[in-house]
Amino acid sequence: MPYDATVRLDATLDPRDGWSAEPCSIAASLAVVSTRSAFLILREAFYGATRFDEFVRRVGIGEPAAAARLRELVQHGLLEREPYREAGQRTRQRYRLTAKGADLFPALVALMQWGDRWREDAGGPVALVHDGCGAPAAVRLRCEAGHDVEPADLVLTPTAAGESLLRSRSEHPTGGGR
Amino acid sequence: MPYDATVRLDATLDPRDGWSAEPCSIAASLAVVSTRSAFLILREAFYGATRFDEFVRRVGIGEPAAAARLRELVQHGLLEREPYREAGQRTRQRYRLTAKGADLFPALVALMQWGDRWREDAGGPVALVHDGCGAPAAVRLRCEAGHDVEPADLVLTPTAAGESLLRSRSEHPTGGGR
DNA sequence: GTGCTGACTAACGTCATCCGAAGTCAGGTA
DNA sequence: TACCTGACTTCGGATGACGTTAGTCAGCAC
Repeated sequence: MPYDATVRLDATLDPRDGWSAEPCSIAASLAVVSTRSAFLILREAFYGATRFDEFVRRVGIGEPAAAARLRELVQHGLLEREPYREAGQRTRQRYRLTAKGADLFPALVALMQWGDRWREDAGGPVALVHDGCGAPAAVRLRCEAGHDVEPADLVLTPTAAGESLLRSRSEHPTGGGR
Repeated sequence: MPYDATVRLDATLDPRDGWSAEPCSIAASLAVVSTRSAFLILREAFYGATRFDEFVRRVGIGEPAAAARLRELVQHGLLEREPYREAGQRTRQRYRLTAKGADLFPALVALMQWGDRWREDAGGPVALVHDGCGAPAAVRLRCEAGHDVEPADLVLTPTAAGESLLRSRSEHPTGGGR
């Protein structure tokens, strides 16, 4: 007997065919980090990689792919290039996470956590532990009042920004897509 | 002035070039939902879509893409096909989230949340609200002892499963010194 | 039977992604 | 000056993700 894992829709959203999810923030995020290599480059950035050849070696991708992905991530403001120089070396560039890039960390952790839980082989090779207390860390879904919530406890409602977007869309139906 | 958004590495992981992140659970997860359309199909599943043409219409993708993605998601156990029949209609298939698929919800929410926060235009059209108390819901990074944590509060450590994986890798180092 | 509809599959072309190999470029070292 | 190295770029080619258009197939309504 399947349980309900879906979210409820607010009354104003209810005829689901009346609005398009095209300006959806999930899609917007995927426009920035659409590819596997972008995710893995961010993973290595969180693990402390900063230099071009570190990304190439540790992610296990080719230099052209790394260059393309790094350029995109810089353009989108997730990483920033910063000149640096080691003793006896010329000035080079390194890549560091911006606040915007760092803020994607929960998404990465959520993917890691899901992989740990559901992959068929042994489980994940590494885990994140809170340095202060030694307890494992994870992402949890909570409301701002502090309750742990499940999908079924949630309602999807339009935001102030969404009100106008959604209304203007429903006037000429058949949501477009890409 | 850049702050530190990186995670610390456990002593046994410290020469970062000594181990490969290849069996990484992030990469394992991306092997299952690598594409934009897979994410968006899951989004619609959480919004309550179950039928083939709902996914096609609401995600805004072509039928072949929808069929391919749905087949993969069923193969990987995130969705399951279930026959159903409406009055005066013949038996059809519908797609429902399994526990494994439902467990990806935090990752979707994390992406949505990041998009809401950082996208350049207005912000997200919709938000998730806790039905019980009316407060907005979000994913947060916490340890099991209940502390909210930031990347800089975390240490990456090998798991029991990882110990052997990582050790066997470090015996024949791949491109260590070059 | 014929038509209709929802759920697909097949064929085709395009664009993105990625690898490998090779080339470029800047600036420090010998 | 010639060489070396890290950080790229360029080129060729394979694979995969999609869109569009055009079918197929099952079964209810007529």
